[in-house]
Amino acid sequence: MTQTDAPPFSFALDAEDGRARAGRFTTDHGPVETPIFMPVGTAGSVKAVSPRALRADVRAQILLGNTYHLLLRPGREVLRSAGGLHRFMAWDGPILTDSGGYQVFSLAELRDLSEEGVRFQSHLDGSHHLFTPESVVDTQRDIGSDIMMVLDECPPADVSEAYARESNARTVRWAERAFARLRETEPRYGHRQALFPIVQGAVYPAVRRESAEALVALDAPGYAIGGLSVGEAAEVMYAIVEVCTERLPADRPRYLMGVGTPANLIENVARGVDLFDCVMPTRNGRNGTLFTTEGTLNIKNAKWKACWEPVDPGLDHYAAQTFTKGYLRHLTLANEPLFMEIASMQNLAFYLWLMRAMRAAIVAGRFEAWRAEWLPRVSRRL
RNA sequence: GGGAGUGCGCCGGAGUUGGAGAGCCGGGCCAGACUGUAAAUCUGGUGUCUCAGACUGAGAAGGUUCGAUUCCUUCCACUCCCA
Repeated sequence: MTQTDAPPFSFALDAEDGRARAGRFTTDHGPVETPIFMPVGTAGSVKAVSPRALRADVRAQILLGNTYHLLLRPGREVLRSAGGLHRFMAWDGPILTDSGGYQVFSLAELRDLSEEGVRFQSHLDGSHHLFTPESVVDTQRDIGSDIMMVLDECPPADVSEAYARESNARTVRWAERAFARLRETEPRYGHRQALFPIVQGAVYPAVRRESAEALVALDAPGYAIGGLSVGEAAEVMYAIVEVCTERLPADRPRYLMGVGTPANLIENVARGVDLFDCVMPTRNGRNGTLFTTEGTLNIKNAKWKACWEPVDPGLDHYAAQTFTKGYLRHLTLANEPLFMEIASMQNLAFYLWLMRAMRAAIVAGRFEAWRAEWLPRVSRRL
């Protein structure tokens, strides 16, 4: 029987190269080698990709789910009845769940923010729900994610410094309440659950520093950086990430939420980030954008009409080697569901390959050389 | 062979029963967007040109009229009915 009151995991660094780190941590659902990318499986599935393909083809190590979406559907009762999200979705690897903080931002018209929490109207049926730091921990106990996230507010890029400070102060108070709730409650399914707080502060270094310093006092097993890639310039994001990673403890994983493009991943690993998630490989893939080891392309473009080269010869998985660009262009124009599966698999496999390649370069002590070679390559528009 | 009907955009449909169509709705096609997923979605373009503007355009050619996609004549194509 697992000791559910033991620390959920410890993070160990295998190598550092400049600010880039190669590390590992082990959850009760298995190990995660960092830096890593987490495919997004918002509502209990990575859209169009089976768990088996996530393991074998994509080589995913950890997935992301979403508390807001899972709470609305299927709901806490069903999740408890299923024995938690892992069993529900037939994924026995680690899972991290976002708190719904992002939905506070993206569904702004449907919410009402206060100190207590966020009052939300469901985007599905208009029903009213109250999200508090405590209720979000409770829901994630029902979900059974290996890593839970605190409820936060993710403000847009263009907020004033005064608002960013006020908003972040509330997010910090919410984090303190979430950790108090964590200590008052038990995991349901016999495996341990970590809780990560989220650094906010928009594009203001001073607010980011205040945020990081306040959250370090919580002695959390890992820390997230939120509120980026919400419309600010990439250089601004990189500068803010640096401000955050400088102040977060070196012996804890750092998770940059919602990022990003292949270039964003490289640049942020270079700045000391260990975990990423983003809908880009899956959503953009379904919409026709393919990420490959040669660069990024829009498979719908007429120039691929009679191209009989494999999707990505440089990538070692079934779909990349088997299907041609001309065939995939046909599949997407014909609205064939198979396209979504192949495109999602290719993009995720590429993202995971990118992370493994960076890890290997860090371990080998040649990350800068690797970055100089690959950043231009993967940024190319084909 | 006789009769009736219909013809404009890449395709399908609608509309214009004499008063300014580069022009309605679908689809197709061509691009673009998408960063902790209200997204198999969304946006734009799709006659020509010396392209912030202009020109041409309702099967073809003529005619009537101040004015024609609309009315008339001939021709062409297609559809249906009769032989």
